[in-house]
Amino acid sequence: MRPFTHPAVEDITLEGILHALSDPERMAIYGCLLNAEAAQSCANFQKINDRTVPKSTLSQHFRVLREAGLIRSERRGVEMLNTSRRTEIDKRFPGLVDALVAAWCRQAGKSAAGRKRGRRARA
Amino acid sequence: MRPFTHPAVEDITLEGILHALSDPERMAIYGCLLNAEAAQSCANFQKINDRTVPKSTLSQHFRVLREAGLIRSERRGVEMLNTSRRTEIDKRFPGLVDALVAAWCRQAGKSAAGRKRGRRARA
DNA sequence: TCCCGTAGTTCGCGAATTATGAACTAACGG
DNA sequence: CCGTTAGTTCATAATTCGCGAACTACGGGA
Repeated sequence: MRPFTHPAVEDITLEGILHALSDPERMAIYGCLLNAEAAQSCANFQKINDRTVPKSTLSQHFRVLREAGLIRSERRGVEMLNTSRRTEIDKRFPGLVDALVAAWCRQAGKSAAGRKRGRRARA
Repeated sequence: MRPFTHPAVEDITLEGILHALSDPERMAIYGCLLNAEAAQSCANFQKINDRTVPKSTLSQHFRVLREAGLIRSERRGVEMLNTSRRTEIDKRFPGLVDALVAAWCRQAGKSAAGRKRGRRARA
């Protein structure tokens, strides 16, 4: 099992980011990681959008996100802890993540959720 | 030859846009259309980035951009005139195009060129 | 120490997508 | 009509993707 490869900030490409996020499941994962308070294990995403994502597919999704430079993954015991590399991306492409998330929320009919201390929709 | 299909604004998806622009040649085409003063024919893009793009491939690129809702194509005599659907996209996903173009320019080392009456680089 | 369960990775291969040369179509201009 | 220009469609080779099955890594008992 080869160790993970995380690209350096300056090697992150727009192309890679767009490709990674052009898959709705990956976008959902990334969106979650963005407004998660703590690192998330892969297992937390076995269900996305009412679909059960096969383990191997999930693993690929994380690999694509990782190699695009969007997330950082680190082994912690038996699980992988994933966090977004948001501040780094913001440095390289200021405003990009914001715009993507905003568009994603708008399409899903959500208001730009979670950014400010996750106010929850009322029942 | 079937007539072109342009999605309605409300049918434009983020997924489609990201997929379309995750190809550097398509991003280059779209970037050009964005700050072109007049509609551009496909033939203007037979060379992208020092590569000669085959006609059939070019045609596909334009189809992908069109079906993603990013551009509008219309036959004018023997050629196709292409324009960006920017204002429509801006309505659906405010700020998205700006952010994408900014990121693209930044990666190419250009300053956000052309927006205001295409000032030309000096020789 | 050895075995087990959990979490995730890698392999392999069928399915889907993409790239592109070749053939085709549409719109003019003589 | 014929030729030219501009672009589309078709066929197929090459690439990428999705996912089940097998594998690896780690931690926890007994």
